[in-house]
Amino acid sequence: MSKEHINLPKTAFSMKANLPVREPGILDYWQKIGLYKKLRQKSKGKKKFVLHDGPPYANGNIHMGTALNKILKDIITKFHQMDGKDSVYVPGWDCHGLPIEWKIEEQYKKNKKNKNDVPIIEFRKECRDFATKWIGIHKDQFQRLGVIGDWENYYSTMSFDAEAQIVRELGKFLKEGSLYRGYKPVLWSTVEKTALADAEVEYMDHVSDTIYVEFPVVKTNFKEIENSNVVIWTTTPWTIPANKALAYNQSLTYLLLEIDNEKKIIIAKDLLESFKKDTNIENTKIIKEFSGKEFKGTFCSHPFYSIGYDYEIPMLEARFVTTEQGTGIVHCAPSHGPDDFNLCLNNNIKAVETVDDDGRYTKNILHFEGLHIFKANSVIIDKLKEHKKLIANGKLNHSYPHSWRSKAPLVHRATPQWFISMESHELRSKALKALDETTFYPSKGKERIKSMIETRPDWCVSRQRVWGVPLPIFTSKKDGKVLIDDDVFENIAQIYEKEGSDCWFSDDYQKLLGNKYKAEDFNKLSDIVEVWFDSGSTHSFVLEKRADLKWPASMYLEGSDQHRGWFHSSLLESCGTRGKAPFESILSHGFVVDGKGLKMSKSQGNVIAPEDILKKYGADILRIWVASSNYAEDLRIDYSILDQHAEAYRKIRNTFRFLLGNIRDKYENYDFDKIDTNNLPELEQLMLHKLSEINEKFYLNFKSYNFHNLYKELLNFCTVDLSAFYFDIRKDLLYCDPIQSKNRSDCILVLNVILQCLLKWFAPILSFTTEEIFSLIFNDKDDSSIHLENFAKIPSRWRNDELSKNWEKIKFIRDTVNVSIENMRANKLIGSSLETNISIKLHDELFKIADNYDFSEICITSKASVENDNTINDKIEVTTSKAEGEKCPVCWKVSLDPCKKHGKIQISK
RNA sequence: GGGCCGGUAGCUCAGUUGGUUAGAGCACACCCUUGAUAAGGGUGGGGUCGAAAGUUCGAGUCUUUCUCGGCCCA
Repeated sequence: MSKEHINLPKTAFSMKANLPVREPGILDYWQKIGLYKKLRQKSKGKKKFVLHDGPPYANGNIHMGTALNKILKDIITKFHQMDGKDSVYVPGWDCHGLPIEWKIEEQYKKNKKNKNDVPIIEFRKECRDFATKWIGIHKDQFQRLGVIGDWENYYSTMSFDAEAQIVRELGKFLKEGSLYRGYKPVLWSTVEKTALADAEVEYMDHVSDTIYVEFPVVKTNFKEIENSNVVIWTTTPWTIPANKALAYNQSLTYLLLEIDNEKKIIIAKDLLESFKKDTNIENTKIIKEFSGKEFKGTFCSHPFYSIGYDYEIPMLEARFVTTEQGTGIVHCAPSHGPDDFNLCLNNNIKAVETVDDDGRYTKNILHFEGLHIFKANSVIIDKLKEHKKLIANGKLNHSYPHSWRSKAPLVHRATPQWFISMESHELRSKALKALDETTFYPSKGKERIKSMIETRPDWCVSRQRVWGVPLPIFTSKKDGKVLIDDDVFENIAQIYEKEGSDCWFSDDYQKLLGNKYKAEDFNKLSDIVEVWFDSGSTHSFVLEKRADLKWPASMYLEGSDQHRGWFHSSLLESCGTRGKAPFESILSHGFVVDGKGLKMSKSQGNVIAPEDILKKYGADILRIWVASSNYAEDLRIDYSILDQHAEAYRKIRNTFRFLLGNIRDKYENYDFDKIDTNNLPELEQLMLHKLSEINEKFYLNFKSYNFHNLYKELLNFCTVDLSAFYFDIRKDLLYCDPIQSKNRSDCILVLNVILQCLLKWFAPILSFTTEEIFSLIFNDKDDSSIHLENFAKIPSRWRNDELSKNWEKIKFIRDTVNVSIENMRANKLIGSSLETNISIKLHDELFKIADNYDFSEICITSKASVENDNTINDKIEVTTSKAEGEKCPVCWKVSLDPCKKHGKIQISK
């Protein structure tokens, strides 16, 4: 049979996508035409949309979480760009901090090099090089995902500009007075005289002294425990002089005991047996059993009350108190334990410096000043005995933190740290107000961050490390006062801008002070700024400093963990220095979990790397996964989920293929406003109506960042409205009618329109595939890109609700016909629907609408009749019969008469 | 352990202020087509809405408890 009489689709757009191979070529193309620059040129002067990039840490390969984050950012950036804005995306990296220091130290370890032998500046250079290397790797990995941005002029927290601006920002806090010196316990090695990070700690067995100590109750609301003694147990007797509070748990049950017929003590009920065993006290009498709640408002006195420790010791409620060991009441020294510190802080008891760098008591410890804490236990125990406050003492072998380098036991020691006050300058209330003015997607994010801001303690911004921006603080040798002078901060900043912050570590720091002050009069602080302050300041050295951006950003977008991270630190930094948030909106997304909803971990073996997906499926499939998932919750991924999306991709790709095939890759750009819709067949009008309807939903979903609904609408349009309906019906017309016929031309027009709309709608998601199609139909323009286009403006007059309503009825009739045909097919009476004739009987209501339509066209049968009959039981009755006669070789309709359209066409020419 | 968030067909998601027999697409099964062909079409099966209790004439939707999972904190 010759196919020359019919117009079969023909296109260069292959069915097979082969994305892993094809996509890199498209990346090269974007590089070649300088797409990012073109975008900026094209949208110069347009309203700006700035999605400010939260900087990932420049270390290690990207994982699914990072890929999700970047793709989501890219999708949103592209949506706004195609919506007619100047949508700028500048990627950035977080570079300072411990993990990189750690990596360099690991390398030293391998090469048997000692960190202390390496000059700080040299060490910092290695850190800088390390971060630079990873930025390069990340850049390639992010671009491979299809992310368009200013990859040439990215920002980093270690750039000289950034380091300089961070100094200026700190200067603002210092000048204002909200940055103050306080004390906070850190893990400290008295041997190396340095603080250690968690990662530098080794846990090893250690024999500690243990003591049971009494604290006399001096004030209480609970009469029964007056004149009794609260008993604590501790493995660090040397911290007793630093005691400031006692902690109990209100959900525990406590006992008031009389021991040895002489004194009353209090311990937790569950610990009575172990207490008796440890102390060898046999003679115990339970006087009273009571709930921990009764302790509220109780105060004790210090065991060393009579030698100057004459302050009240409040009893505080704390959940960390358990009955695992001890007495169920915990001795709290805010200078010597993180739990103690936090509990006391929340109750307005501040930590002070009780032990110096060497491990000796400071002047704040009456009676014991100068004593080394590792020699203090026996002294303290003797003193407790002397004051009759010691019930028992012993030894305990337990796991204890040690320095990984010197193997020396570590202690928690309050060290001078620098804090930004939440209260002194109303930072907390400013931040809360700023949150009220911020739009959150999803909205639940607002409450999450608000409750954190409401309860957080002052912000500790100092770290005893070297890879970071040095805290620009000088203290007077004379009186210890902090030097606060704008000229000095600005001088330091300007030096950093030229040469970076390394110079802070040089011995000669006169240069930093400028001419106003003499270096010999000041001590230079050696702390660096914690990295959250770095990244919290990006708005100041990126958004404010760059002409192509704007402050505040239109949006910050990160994983939901960043409510405590970057969202949080940026908010505080900006509210502290500018009184406002650096963002207008915040979008937070959930975490990537496996197909069962469990978190990915190496040990579980359920990790999927972006690289694996790119190799197997390509970036567009990954982008579909992002777009189709509900980011407000955790996002599940596994290979079966990806397979499903790959399947959907094929459906979309074939929809495009059908469109392209029928226009023969010759796209014609119709002016939508000039299309005479009234002159089109109803089916074509209906499709234009559909486009306008989808367009409306599209914008609704886009404006609320509901991409999974938006994608679903588009996919359903492809499968339900196009593939199974419009295309299926119009195939006959497209293949068999003369090229010049009006109906066929009208259909081709609509196919062009659909192609344009679909291509643009899908472009932010299917960035590669839409570009592939775009380059195919615009092969004459050699530097164009779909990403330089705007969304099509759909004329409101395409909307035709009445027509749509009628066609809902017609589709209902079509469905009923299909059931009838299927019945014939199941009985093996027919195969194709074209082998049938149908006769449709309708009640008035349906008949009024259906009368004027050709149901052989709509239902793809050979003949169809419609008649009005109100006597039938249902409102519709369809009779299907086998079509008799000959099959037209062109349109395949079966009829006894010659084909109405094609008559008797000669089969061979 | 605490705070917050979540659990609707195998999968991705809809389900207005509580109101008929809980929806869509994909996947699956069967059939058709061979003029979108490693495509396309049709029909169909599938859910005790995480579990239990409660409020109500009525609960996927409101309350409580439990359970599983995630994030943050300890």
